[in-house]
Amino acid sequence: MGELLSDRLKSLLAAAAEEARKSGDLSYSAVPSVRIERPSNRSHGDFSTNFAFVIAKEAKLPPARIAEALVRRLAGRGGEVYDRVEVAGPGFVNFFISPSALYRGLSTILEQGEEYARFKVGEGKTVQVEFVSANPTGPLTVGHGRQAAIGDTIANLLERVGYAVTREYYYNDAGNQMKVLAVSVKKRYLQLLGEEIDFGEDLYQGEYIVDIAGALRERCGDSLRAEKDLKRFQEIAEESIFSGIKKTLASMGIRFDVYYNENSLFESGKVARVVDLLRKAGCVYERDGAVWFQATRFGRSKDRVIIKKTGEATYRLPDIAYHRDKLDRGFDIVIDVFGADHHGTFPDVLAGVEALGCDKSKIVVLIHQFVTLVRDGRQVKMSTRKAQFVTLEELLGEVGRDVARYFFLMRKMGSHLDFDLGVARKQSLDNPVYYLQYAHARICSIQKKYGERYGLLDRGRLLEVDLRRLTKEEELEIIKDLMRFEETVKSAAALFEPHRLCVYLEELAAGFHSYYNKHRVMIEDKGLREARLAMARAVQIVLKIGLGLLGVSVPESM
RNA sequence: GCGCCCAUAGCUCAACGGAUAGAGCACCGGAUUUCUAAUCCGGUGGUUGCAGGUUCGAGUCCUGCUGGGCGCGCCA
Repeated sequence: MGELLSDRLKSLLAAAAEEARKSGDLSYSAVPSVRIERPSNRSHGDFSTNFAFVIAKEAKLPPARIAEALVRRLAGRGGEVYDRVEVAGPGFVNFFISPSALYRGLSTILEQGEEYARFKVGEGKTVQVEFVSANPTGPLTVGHGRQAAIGDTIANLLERVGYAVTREYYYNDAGNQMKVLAVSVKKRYLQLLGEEIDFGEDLYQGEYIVDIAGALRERCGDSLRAEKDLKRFQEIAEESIFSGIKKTLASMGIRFDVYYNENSLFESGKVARVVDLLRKAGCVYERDGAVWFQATRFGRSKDRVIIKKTGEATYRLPDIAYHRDKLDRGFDIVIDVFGADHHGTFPDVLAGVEALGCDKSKIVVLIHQFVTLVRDGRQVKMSTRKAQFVTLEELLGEVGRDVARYFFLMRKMGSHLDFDLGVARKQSLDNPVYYLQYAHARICSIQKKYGERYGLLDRGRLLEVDLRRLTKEEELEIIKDLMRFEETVKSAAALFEPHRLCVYLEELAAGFHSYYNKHRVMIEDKGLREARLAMARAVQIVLKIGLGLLGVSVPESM
């Protein structure tokens, strides 16, 4: 079980084509990649294929003729899937799914419940998804929020289709930025103790530094006034900031399996090993006292310094070592989720990985564009340097986890995201999150009332319901929408595009809301009543799975 | 100057290279003695930024332009 209708059609089509070839009606050598698609126009059926166009040239026949030959052979043998197949337009073959196939599909949802739309296409292959990876120098920003939602949801989707997923956070708590952090905290601390201290512009300006300094004074009084060792300040700041970051992530419902410290790459000798290997490969040279990596040999426009003349590594070197390590750990797929500001740097890292002879094709880099917060039609300015940025924590406090996650996910990541705080705060149809949750809550309400009035139908009883009573156009449309869920999950996972799920769920919910306003579940006719309850139950299941994948809660009442 | 991303209805956005480009918002007009009106129904709204090209077929692919975002450190 679990075969998608489109897959079933594909094999039926392939068989028909093969038969046509054997009988001499068609001639082609290799079966091209056969595609079964969803026509946008309802009158074009539930599925269609462009097969005829694809082989028209080689077969030396007009597409319409090929389509006819196929339809002749498809006509009699799709009884369990479609009840009509026809040639349309210049050579499309359109399939019309039969009600019995729809009832079977609906029944599958009821049978499998929340295990529906779980696949094994990943075959247990391992995937690592790295995201957020913000260094502990300040609170997470709204931009990190988008990345967090995207990374976590992609991980959810991949798990759903059968991959073993590791969520990983990579961070660097060493180096110059941490020194700047320590100095920033120290100076704020001394200021709080009443000292006249010049706070330079190159230091971290955020209010959170003052907060950390305040907590420090609270705890240690003025005992650190003469503390020379910046380490103390750094440790305290890092601890405070990192626990804040983790708290923010937790309130978004995100847990990482691994926090990977960049420093460990130096300590374990993995960085040194990479330098060795690059040297042996003849991909590095020295100039001006620094060590350069010949990125230009791998299609990059510039060579890059990997070891400064001070002897310190630039960030690229541990990044290369880190990616090599990911591959060494045996992941079949390594996914990096980055913000648009990183688009210029990862190709250097990939070039480095390639220079090491690793298979960089296993690495998938997903770049998401920036988030703009909009309030009252105006852009809310953000800046990590200045004190006025809106943190992810603040945003979550304002709109809540469900809305935040959904808004971050509802647009494809290549687009800039306008996060409209006005809409996000609304609890009405303007807000898609409430729209979806409301559909779920409504069904829960129906079930409750149903139970009170007629007695509950448990799962076993629900499976015995005669679904053939669902004959209304709107009912068949809802079932067809339900049938699209599995392929939506599959494609959202395969393409790493969570927004497809959002688009789908809104369509499903719209169909249900519309149905709800037109037809009633609780009616005299017992058979029809039960069938409608079963259908509502299926919608509820799919909404719950779908929203669950997005990390959005499904309230039973609102 | 070079590189990456983006441009679709007044606004925010959808649309595996497929057929007549779809939603929501906004605007106009309607629906509830009924399982949740946080809902629904109808209407208005388009030369898919511009110019070429590839293709049986282009919003989608290629080239050039225009406009916007982001990068181009021995910062991360």
